[in-house]
Amino acid sequence: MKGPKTKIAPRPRGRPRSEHARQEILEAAYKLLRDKGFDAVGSHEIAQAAGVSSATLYRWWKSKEEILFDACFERMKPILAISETGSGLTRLRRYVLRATEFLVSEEGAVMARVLTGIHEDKRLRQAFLERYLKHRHQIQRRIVEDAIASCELKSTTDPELLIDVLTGPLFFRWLQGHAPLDKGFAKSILGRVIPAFQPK
Amino acid sequence: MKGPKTKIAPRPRGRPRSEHARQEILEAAYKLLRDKGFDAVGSHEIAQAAGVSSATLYRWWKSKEEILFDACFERMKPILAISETGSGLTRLRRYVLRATEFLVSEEGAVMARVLTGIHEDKRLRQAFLERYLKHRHQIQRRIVEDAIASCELKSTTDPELLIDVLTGPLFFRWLQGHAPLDKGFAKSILGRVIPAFQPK
DNA sequence: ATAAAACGAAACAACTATTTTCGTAAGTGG
DNA sequence: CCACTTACGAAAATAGTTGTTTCGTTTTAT
Repeated sequence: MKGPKTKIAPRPRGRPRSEHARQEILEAAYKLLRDKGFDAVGSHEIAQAAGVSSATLYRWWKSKEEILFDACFERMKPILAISETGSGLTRLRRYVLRATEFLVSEEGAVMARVLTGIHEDKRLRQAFLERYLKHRHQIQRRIVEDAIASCELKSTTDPELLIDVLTGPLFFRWLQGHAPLDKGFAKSILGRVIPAFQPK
Repeated sequence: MKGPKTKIAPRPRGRPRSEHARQEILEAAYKLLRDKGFDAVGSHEIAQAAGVSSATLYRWWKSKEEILFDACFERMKPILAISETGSGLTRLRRYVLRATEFLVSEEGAVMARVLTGIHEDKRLRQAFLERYLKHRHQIQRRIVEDAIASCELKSTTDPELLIDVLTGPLFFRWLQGHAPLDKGFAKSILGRVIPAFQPK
């Protein structure tokens, strides 16, 4: 071995990347995303709002889409990192209520807009699946499996099915806007659907 | 009255609009929409594929989006005009299965892509609601209300809720692609959800 | 000090949607 | 057939994007 720093900080030679600029870019991108939507944000617009050159954008990101994408996840990190306690069924109910609140909130709306906005881009869709959906799905699945294990739900319950039946309608209403998306709706879903999966 | 034709054909003065061109434009737009997605279709591209001048496009449509929009509905007309017979509950089950087939089909995928593609445009979203969603919703509602009236479903059933719980998960899976969207999934939903709304 | 690497400013070419111009074609009313 | 009205195609013009590059400057490690 060459020294103590070899493993921790093989720092490159020249001027280090500006962390401040990175944060400004992601912050500006998020705000533009929130105000104008995924497709309506321009690259120069991001640069200007962040007080940064266009060249800096493309030195670190492959495309405008990836910037918006990263900006979204950067912002969601603290929001999505909430752990729940209680029985499986209690957590399941709370999860659905929280998901509703999230979808109605500013951040949730942004997230949903990103989901719809990236749909035509295969690479971004895959990345979204890896970076967000898989993790959420894992959490949801664990909750349902706990509820099954504690006999709060039938042993024949298909976790995928239950999750989709509970959360699909939420997103559906968000997207179509044909009917109100609120806590009352979430409770109605829970009240009707959960009993269908409970032991007799 | 002035004559028999007065009500039927107050034909305008000059050269009539080319119906042939209109059809070519909508056909070309639909095919490009199917192949490339809502955002990736160019206006010149549509004009060229239809063998038409760009000016002709904008003489009759306000924007590229409206062309794609009309193209979509022109194509869906024959597909969506299917009437069902049988009891309310039978029709409801059949409706969900058909909706699944539709979403998996080429035309349904195009329709869903349009729905996601127009989401940031308030005017198009409103038009989509008027021209498509309201009509479908009316059909769905009638089916559920028939089933309630014939006591196949509880009298306390909220039609909006039932419809969203049945169809929301379908669209959710289509969009996220996290799990297969097939007839088996549709049947699972029906098998779990419908009993929760049936009288004891 | 010197080299490495990031930075800002600005310009680049290529593309997009949309509008305009202009000459021609297809209809109607006389 | 003539005058008139309107649509059409071809093409250019307009206005606005986009990703990418150049160049001189600034920051940092050695």
